[in-house]
Order: sequence, then structure tokens, then C-alpha cells
Amino acid sequence: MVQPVADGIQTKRTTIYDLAALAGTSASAVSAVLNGNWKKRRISEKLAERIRRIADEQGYAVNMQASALRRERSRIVGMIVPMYDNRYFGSIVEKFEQMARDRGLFPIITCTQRDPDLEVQAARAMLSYQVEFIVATGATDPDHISDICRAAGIRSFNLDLPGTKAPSVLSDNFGGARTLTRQVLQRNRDRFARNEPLVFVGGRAVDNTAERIRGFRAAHADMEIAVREDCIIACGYAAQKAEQALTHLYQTVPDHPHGMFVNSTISLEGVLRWIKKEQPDLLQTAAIGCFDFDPLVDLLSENILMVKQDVPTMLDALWRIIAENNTTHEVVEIPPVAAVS
Amino acid sequence: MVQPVADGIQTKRTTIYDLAALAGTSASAVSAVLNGNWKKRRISEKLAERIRRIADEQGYAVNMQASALRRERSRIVGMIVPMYDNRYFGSIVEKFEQMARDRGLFPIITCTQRDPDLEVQAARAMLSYQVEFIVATGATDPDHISDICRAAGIRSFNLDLPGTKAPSVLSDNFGGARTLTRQVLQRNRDRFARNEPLVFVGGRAVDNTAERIRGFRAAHADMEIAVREDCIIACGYAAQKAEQALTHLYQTVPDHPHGMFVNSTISLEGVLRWIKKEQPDLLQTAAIGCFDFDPLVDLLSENILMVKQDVPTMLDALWRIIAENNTTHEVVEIPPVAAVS
DNA sequence: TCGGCTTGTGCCATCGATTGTGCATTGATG
DNA sequence: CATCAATGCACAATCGATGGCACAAGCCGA
Repeated sequence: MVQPVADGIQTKRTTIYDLAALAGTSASAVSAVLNGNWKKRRISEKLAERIRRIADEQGYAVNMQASALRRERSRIVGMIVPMYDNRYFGSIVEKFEQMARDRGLFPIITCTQRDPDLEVQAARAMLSYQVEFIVATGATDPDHISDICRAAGIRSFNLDLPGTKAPSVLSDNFGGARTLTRQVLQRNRDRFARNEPLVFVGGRAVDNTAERIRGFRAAHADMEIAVREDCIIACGYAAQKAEQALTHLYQTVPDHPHGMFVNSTISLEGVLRWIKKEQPDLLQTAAIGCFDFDPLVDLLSENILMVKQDVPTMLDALWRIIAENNTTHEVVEIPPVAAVS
Repeated sequence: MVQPVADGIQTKRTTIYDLAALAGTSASAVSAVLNGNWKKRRISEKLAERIRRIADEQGYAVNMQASALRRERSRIVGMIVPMYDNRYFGSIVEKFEQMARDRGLFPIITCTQRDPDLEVQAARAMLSYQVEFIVATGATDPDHISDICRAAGIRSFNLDLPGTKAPSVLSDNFGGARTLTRQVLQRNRDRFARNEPLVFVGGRAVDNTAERIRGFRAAHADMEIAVREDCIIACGYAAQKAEQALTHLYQTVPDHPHGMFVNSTISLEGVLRWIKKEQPDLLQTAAIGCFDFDPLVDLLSENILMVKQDVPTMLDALWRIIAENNTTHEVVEIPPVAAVS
């Protein structure tokens, strides 16, 4: 079983059979010792120790493919994420990975560029690798992913954007948007003597944006300011879309307001590009709100208020639901941490 | 073989044996048809079509665990990344995933928090899942990862930070730092009438930071400005470290310069926090350079110049080396795109 | 009509790890 | 000394997909 060695590189990996031969015992003993249930199999401490030593010397690592096949349990868990272009998804991924590892699971994460086809393709690939469940984060079509998972008999969960066919954990978009909008309106009134509504930019009308717009409206009502219906622009998240939308707005709606509610940091990028090009002093004459947090923005600008979604609490809730294992499709809403700046 | 169904969820996945039974044929025919080499096995178009239809109806997905075990080829490729707290690593991961998928490979990526132990643990886990190679990006100890991979007989590659035991692709840190430093020195001279050296903040002396410091020195020499050796502070990348370092510098070195070379966007975060707290008008009286690019910073500040590392070209080079399959441990240096702002 | 060739399929061993089962020892007890 | 339980371990089947090989059926020319 021991293989030829070329240039210090083994052409073949060490298996439990190799270790068994080296230790003068059987593969089943090796397996039992190395995966920890050797006491159940009444293997002597002496043999266990010898096997462990030899495994160590050989730098043995289980073949998880074989293990998973036999156990019918892969210990792999999957997460689908839209993009890595912002701190929000970045921190979700970092935390998810860590929490998976803490539970002895192996996380595989893939970003799908907000592309529904890629999402489906990624989910199918994960199923082929026998993931134990899939978390669809900010998916464009969460229910489709749930359907695919259900057909394969594995669970799925939604994060950041809700679906109707799996449990969902998301921010309190209504509350967060309401608070943020109120703070921006207030600052425009106090600091810039602007008693006008805000422009709403970014996001897709079909997803959490609807709830945020509801919060946006509620805040205007709270402050007794009339919402400008023609200035609510759910143009998608991409920076360029936001930039174009504002260019268009300023060309076609002469009496538009100046403050803004921007629906993500990536949309904010487009907004800032537009500001730099077309309204370079806007940030000195009006406040902007951004639903999502970026520390660099926070440190560089006085007049951009942000809400920070509470990633740790969201992921705690997610893993609690994963552990619970019941079949209700509950929706858990987590309040954002706070609006800052 | 067909399993009981509960609540619309199959408790057991469909296998090629199930499909074979449904199609009235053998598992080997199903396998051959579904993985595309049915022509070699002279399976009739008619049977192939029937099998494909049934597989489709059943929503069949191969068990990659079984397939990989048998083929002795997982089609999984691994990448290790420090953190997701900046756009640079984010774009590396996005691009790597896409390029892996384009090649029919399944990427698994894990972030290791700049923790050497986690890096090793992650590499071992990937090896257990039989990855075909590992790319260590910005690793704190690339050679250790190379050693582990070599012991398992699989290839490894270094990205962003070089190692001596595997091919490496990285930015031209010397050239990039030299250009950036020169531009910042120039701007300090032109715009702020400061003819003084820069403070260097962030990074670890053992890694690419050394080359950047070399470029930093060269630029000072180019401009005939003496480097302040007591103001070169490779305090690590973490934001807090940079913040503390500057606090300490301003307390203990009274005649320090004011412009800065900051070694990453995450260090910049600490620098900006410190500026906001302790020197709120610094950005109006001195220019800062940052080795790494963040579009939001670019749009919000006039006086922060940045270099953008050329991720697409770096990854093209990486995959070229991966495809080449030769054993030299070459180091490829890619010039950054440009300094902007 | 018979051997030889092509075509189309099925059988079975195999990948490496896991686990139910069974079989020797050993020591204790009557 | 016989009996029995406890102890320590090995054997072999199994997970699902793959691919070498054998084999049957059909066809052709001699």
C-alpha cells in the first residue's frame, strides 16, 4: 500500500490501510482510534497510542470524501452570498465561517454576483457536494433556492432577504429605515435649514427595499413632511445604476429635494461618484443616510449617517434556528445596532 | 431503492441505482450517460435520452463524494484569505471563484483572520476534502502551508505575499510604493508647501512591507528628502494598531512629519480614527498615501492618494502558473494599476 | 451455415472510511 | 476444572459512482 515517492512528493495519499499495516493492526481499529470512538470499540489505550503516533508521523489526514460517503454526513455547510464589495456581507461571511468551524462543520461560501442563474448553479453544486444545509444570503430568488434544496431533502435558510419557503433572519428594515430617515430629516432641518423630504435611491422594489421604503414613509409622516413619490428610485444596487438614476432625476425633476436615503454602501458609491462629478458641494449643504455601514465613510464624512446591521445577533439567531430543526418558516427581524455619525 | 417520502421531503437522495431501476437499465449506463462518456461505451442515443429525461424528472444530482472517491479527483480547489474587511481581498475572491468555475472546478475559500494556527487548520481541512491545490493569499506563514501541502502531495501557490516553497504572484510592491510615495511627497510640496518626509504606518516587517519600505525610501531619495527612520512603523495591519502607533508617535516624537504612507485600507481606518480624534484638520494640511484602493475613500477625500493593485492581471498570472504545472518557484510581480485621486 | 466483427449493455471490483458482528483471549467464579 | 462474562480486536459489508471487461445479439461475407 505504501506508494513510490518521487522528489519528496508522495504520489498517493496515506490511507488507514497504510497506517494499519504500519501499526500491525486492522483498518477498523485505525478508523475507530482516529475518529474518537475507540472506547466504544474497546480498543486498548496502548494500541490507540501507537496508532495515533504513527498517524502523526505519516501526516495522515482522513479522506473526507470516503468518510462522508460512508457516514452519509458530509459536515459541509453552504452559504450563498451576493458579493464581497461591502463590509456587511464580508462580516457575515467571516462570522458564519467562524461559527461553522466552532461547531465542527466545514463552511463553503460562494458569491453569485446577484445573478439568479449563478445562484441556482451554486446551490446545485453545493448539493452535489452533499452540504447539510444552505444559507441563502441576500438572494435574488430565495424561494427558488428553497425549492431546489427541498427537492434534495436538505434544509435551507434565508439571511438578509426573506423568503416564504424557509426560515428567514433579517434586519428590521422598517424600523431601521424609519430611524435613519428621521435622523437625516432632522439633521437637514437643524443643520441645513432644509425642511424637505429625501430622495430614496437604490435597491430592488421586490426585496427588503419595500420595507425600507415603508419606514422611509413612516419617518416622513412622523416629521410631517410629504413624501415625494417621484423621488423614490429603486434602481437596483449597482453603483452605476444609482449614479445614472441621480443624473436622470436632476435632469427631469427640477424641484427635487436634496437630502438622500441611499440603500446600500455600493449604491452610495454611485451616489458619491455622481456628487463628485455633478454636485460637488452637496455634502456641505445636505445630509445623506445610508442603510449599511462602512467605517471609512463614517470617518471621512460628517454628513453621511449610516445604520449598521447587527451581524452578530443576526447570525446567533440564524444558528439558533438551524439548531432548532423545526419546520415553521418563521421570520426573525433583528434591529440594526444604531445610526451613527 | 426508492425511499419513503415524508412531508414532500425525500429522506434519501436519488442515486444512479434509482435512476437505473426507473429506466430499466444498469447503473453503469446511467453513470456513463450522465457524465458524458456514453459514446465511448456505445450506449444508444435512445437509451441515453431516456436516462437523461428520467434524471431530469427526478432532479438528480451526482454525489460528488462518491464520484471523487472513485475518480480520485475532487475538482475542488482551495483558497485561503486573511479577511474580508477590504475591497482588495474581496475582489480577489470574487475573481478567483469565477475563474475556478469557468474551468469546471469548485472553489472553496476560507478566511483565517491573519491567524497562523487557523491558516494551518484551514489548509489541513482542505486537504481532507481532497482539494487539487491551495492558493495561500496574504498568508502569515506561506511556507508552512506549502510544507503541509507538499507532504500531502498537492501543489500550493502564494498570492499577494511571496513564499520560498511555492510559486508566488504579487504586486510590484517596490515600484508601487515608490510611485505612491513620490506622488504624496510631491503633493505635500506643491499643495501644502511641506518639504518633509512621510510617516510610514502599518504592515508587518517580515512580509511585503519590507519591499514597500524600500520603495518608500527610494522615493524619498528621488525627491532628495531624508527618511525619518524613527517614523517607520510596521505595527501590523489592524486598525487599532495603527491608531495606537500614531498616538504614541505624536506623544514621543515631537518633530515628526505630517504626511503619511499607510500600508492598507484597514490600517487607514485606524489612521482616520486617530485623525478624527486627535488631529481633525490633518487632511486639510497634508496628503496621505494608502497602499490599496477603496472607492469610497477615493470619492470622499481629496488628499488621500491610493494605489490599486491589479487583481485581474494577478489572477491571470496565477492561473497561468497553475496550468503550467512546472516545479520552479518563480515570483511574478504585477505592477499596480495606478495611483489615483 | 458458420466464424468474425460490430454494437449495445450489464456485471463487478474499486476508491477509503465506517460499523455491525463475530471470534478469540483473559480472568473470575463456583 | 468447567463456565461465563468481559475484553480486545479483525472481518466484511456498505456508502454511490466509475470503468474494465465479458457477453449477447445482430449482421456480414464466405
